[in-house]
Amino acid sequence: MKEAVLASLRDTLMSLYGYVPDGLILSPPKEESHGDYSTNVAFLLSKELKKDPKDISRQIVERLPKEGFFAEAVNGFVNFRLGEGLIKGELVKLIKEGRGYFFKPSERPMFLQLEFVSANPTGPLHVGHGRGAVVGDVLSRVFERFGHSVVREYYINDAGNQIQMLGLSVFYRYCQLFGEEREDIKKVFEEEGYRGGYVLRLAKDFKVFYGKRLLEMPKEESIDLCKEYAHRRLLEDIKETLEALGVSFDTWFSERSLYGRGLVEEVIGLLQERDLVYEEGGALWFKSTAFGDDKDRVLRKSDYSYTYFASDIAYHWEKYKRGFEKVINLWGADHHGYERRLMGALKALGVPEDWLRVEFVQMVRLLSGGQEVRMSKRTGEFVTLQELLEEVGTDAVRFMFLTRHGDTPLDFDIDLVKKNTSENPVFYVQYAHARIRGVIREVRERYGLDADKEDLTPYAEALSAGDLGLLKKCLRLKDVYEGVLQSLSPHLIPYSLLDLAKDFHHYYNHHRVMVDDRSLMLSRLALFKGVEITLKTAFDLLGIKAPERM
RNA sequence: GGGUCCGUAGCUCAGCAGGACAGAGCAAGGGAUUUCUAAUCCCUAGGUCGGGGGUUCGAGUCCCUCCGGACCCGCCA
Repeated sequence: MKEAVLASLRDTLMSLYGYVPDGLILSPPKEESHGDYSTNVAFLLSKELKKDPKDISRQIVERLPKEGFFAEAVNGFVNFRLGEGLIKGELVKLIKEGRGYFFKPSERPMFLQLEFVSANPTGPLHVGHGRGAVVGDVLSRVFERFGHSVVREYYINDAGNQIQMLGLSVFYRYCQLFGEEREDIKKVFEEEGYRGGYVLRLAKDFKVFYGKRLLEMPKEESIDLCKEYAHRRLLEDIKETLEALGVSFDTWFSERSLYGRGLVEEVIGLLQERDLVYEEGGALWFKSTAFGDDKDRVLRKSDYSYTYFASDIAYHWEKYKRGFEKVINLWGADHHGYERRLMGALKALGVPEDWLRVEFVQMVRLLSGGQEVRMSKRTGEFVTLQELLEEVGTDAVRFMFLTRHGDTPLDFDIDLVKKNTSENPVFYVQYAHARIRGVIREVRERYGLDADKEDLTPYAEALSAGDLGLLKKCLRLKDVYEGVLQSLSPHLIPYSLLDLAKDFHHYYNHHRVMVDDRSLMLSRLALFKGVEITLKTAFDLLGIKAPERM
């Protein structure tokens, strides 16, 4: 539809001026009375041609072959209005092709990876992780619809200090269960340990499995045992929560495996060859300042253990070697300072600059009763993602997480989402679908006509001009999905959906499907079918249910 | 001190790579119910787009600066 207009615009420009200027935009104008699409091309050309944009736009309009659409020159803009025939033809295509209507397979399908969530298995997922999970999941789905091949990966930080601290915390609690205050680890526990209730539960598991035996073993061994069990167990919990959220991963990549395969040493060796590494104060440093970082960063600590940074370089080097054409990382906003040094290291290794793209997901503030619910892993006082899911349901959580651009903080009002009223956008949107299904059920009962099986496409022709506004809202989703892919902004989907639902509810209140005029009824049924397909397609993408009734 | 994001209607926010008179939801006020589900719809009111400068034919959008807010800046991960 848009392509047809764009193509004939390009042809016209070629024949008039011999080229198509850069920055040509063909987009729906804000103001609907200006038509379906509008272009700025006359303004662009006026500079080069040194002519009044109004004259240029008139010249273009004169020359345009207006097949199926109308064009008009207003104030230097060229406005296009799609002909009724063209729009009705799109409804026919939409009904015939179903979901596929919205996604033109990419001419260059990519093999890409999305890495997201990747929360340390040192505690339950919190609400912010959930947001990253949903954004990553929906982005993956959009890429897949367009024919790309996506690997969803979760990076497990199972090496290093945090996991160690988890083991220590569990062991400390375990000892307490036997009435022993371990003075030797008390200080560390109080300063850096994990104190959530889940740590105590894990300790109780140990008491059941091992009895007193851990007390008699060397401390290091006991902590090791705790560490191994605890992080595996927590990872299982994380998987369960993600499943409840409707998010699944293709690969779970272990940080430890990088060491097992010698990749950390390999990558440091490569950086050494490039003379980007030096020793100071017993530690090994990477010259990240050479890549715009504000200070150099440690790769290997003076105790000879490697930093998270070192293994992360190895991790991304491993991804690169796995052959992904593009990698998108979704990170929590607290990592933004980290991007530059990682990018620097990758550049040093000869990885193309646009290979990795990092998108940030900002924090979620939970509100309940107008009060902020604080989240803190250390004190253990927080609402987990699991709890939120149980409280308000998967659909509400997924939808609300997508209503804002990922890189801006989100307020999540628990009370609002629990209300089953129009204030709650999830219900508003789903209700539109339920209403359509209700009509289809009723039509089947009253007229014995099954709109799910009947070919309704011949009746698209009978739609009135007034019906086309709603239809156009459906068709617009096609452009929206392309926009989502381009800007990696899934929040555009809920917005268009709310807009469509609004138009639908309006239509529903002003037009009846079951009327005496049979061809009118069938044409409206065709329109509803189109809206249903559009909603269902979007719901699938967002991972929310398309209810038959509510 | 440095970085990321944000400042648009009373509140929560859209505004896609600059474009035509600044949009939506909620809240407020008024109205619609012999209906295919009122969990809906219609109408009204409400904004010097944080301030200032610049680039441009044109700036909420880009650049600079100032003010205000959130988060971050470890030989943690």
